[in-house]
Amino acid sequence: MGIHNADIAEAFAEIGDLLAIQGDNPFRIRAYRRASQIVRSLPRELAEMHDASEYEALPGIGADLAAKIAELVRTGHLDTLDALRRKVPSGVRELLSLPGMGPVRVRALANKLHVRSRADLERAVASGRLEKLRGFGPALQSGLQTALAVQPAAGSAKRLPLFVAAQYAEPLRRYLQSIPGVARVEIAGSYRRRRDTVGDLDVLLCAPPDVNPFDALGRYPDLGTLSAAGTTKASGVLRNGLQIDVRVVPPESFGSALHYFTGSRDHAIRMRRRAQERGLKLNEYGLFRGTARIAGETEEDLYRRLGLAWIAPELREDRGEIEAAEKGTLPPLIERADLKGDLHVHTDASDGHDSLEKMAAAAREQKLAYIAITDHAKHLGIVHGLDAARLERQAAAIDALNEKLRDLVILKGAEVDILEDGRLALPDSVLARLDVVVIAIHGHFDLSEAKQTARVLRALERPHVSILAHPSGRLLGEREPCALDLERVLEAARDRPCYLEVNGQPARLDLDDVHVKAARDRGVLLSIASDAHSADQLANLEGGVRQARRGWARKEDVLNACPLGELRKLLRRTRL
DNA sequence: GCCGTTTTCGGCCCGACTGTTTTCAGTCG
Repeated sequence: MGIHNADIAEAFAEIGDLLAIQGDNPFRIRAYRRASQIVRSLPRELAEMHDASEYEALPGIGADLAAKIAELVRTGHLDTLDALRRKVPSGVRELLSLPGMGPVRVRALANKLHVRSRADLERAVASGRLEKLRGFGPALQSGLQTALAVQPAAGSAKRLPLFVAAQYAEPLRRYLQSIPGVARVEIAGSYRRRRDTVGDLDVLLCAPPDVNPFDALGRYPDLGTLSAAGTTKASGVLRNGLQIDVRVVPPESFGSALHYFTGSRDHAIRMRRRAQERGLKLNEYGLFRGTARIAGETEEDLYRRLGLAWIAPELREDRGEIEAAEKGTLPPLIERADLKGDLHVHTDASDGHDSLEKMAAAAREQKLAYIAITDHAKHLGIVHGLDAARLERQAAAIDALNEKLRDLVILKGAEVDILEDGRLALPDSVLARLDVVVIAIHGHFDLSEAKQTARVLRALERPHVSILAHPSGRLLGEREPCALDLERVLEAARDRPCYLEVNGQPARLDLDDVHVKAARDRGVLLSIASDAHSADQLANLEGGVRQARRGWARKEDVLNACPLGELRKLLRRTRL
């Protein structure tokens, strides 16, 4: 209800675009765009902060923008934005998304040819009126014509889930690695930062100056088009539509290039500014004092020469990591080897593919000390869900298997549906006999935020709840997160207590990074889970760990990084 | 519009590539 951070972020982004089209001060424009990004990635809803002075404490938000946030929260709109919209016709802004179209050319179109929409532009191109305009040559015009015909009107740039991008990135990496003379290949960008989605592939090649790998790149079977290729930089599009940008750098620059192309953009900008403050210059070729390169071969050197500890790529989002690196307070991030168990695992008793025995064997191969079998509980809509009697039989089978196993303990659990009204799909008397009760939403994703939040909070009041699984219900590229006030859910989880899952299924990665950090900051422990439905899917734990790392999680923040004895204590604390 | 180890004005990251230029502006990442 009310205004969300995403609305505020969009308002600032729109102001930035409209100011750019008007030819306003570029630094003012940047301030709005930066504020938009900052607001978008905040875990707390600005509308719920009671003291508006808190706005000004945010980096990049000064007195003016704080007042604008307050105005948006109070009134739902913004005078500045309304005024700009009156000056710049709607439809002009979306011209910015066309290739080769920046603020200068968009302004020329609007002012000189009265183009105020994509349709106007199409007509202007067709009638040849663009030719009179300075800066609109034949190449640009034909590019526009293609884009207008092909590109869908809105929301064109589609990001791929990380695991889908990996299916294209890894073969490309192997191909490039095989080119003679290429010493090293790294996929940088958001792929290296392990963001949950990837917009393009930033590929870095290490090769001496006499090697030109772009001929070979042009012959890559999955390549669609190679749109630009200079001596050190090429870009193109794979057949599946994924944009790739390839850069070639010499070994002495590899670290600085890797740093720059790993990003994020904001992190890299902060680093360059930091260099500048010290009388140095940082670019993709190295860190320079005058013309002398003082670092560049490795990232570690670069950070050290700027007075910082090396920062893991997962943290490079300009969310406080540079300050932490300066103070020496970067968190020692959780690693896969820290996980002692997995508390969300299915078998063929419900919708999994493999038997209890096979899942246990796979868990031992993954070097886990314990797993919880959490098959779906029976209720309408869940196929093969377990009722009380079948849970009883599974418990007996687990007891028997535990007798035989020496290095793995199997805990008894269930994944229980949260019904539409917040009740659970199994009675408390049945849940009381389990070691681990995982609860989750599996339907009615489209309730209002008020109803969805009340539903989950009510479920958390039940006496035998250990873990809230995949809290947002999102499926990357398929289903948006449901409207849920995660702030209130986190507070309820902290006070209760119970734990929140970081689901490692590649299409879920739920909680997201921002809410992992919010949970961590509140002291709510995380359960990094595979949600495996087959033996090989226990490997999902790796993806969960990556996601947790992006949210600054240490092993102390993770429930299943505890040894079994400690885990049992923590699980008992959830019994009300 | 933000911000301060160049502190309340005067800066603000940096380079590659393209197209349209006759020396560089604009876009992009």
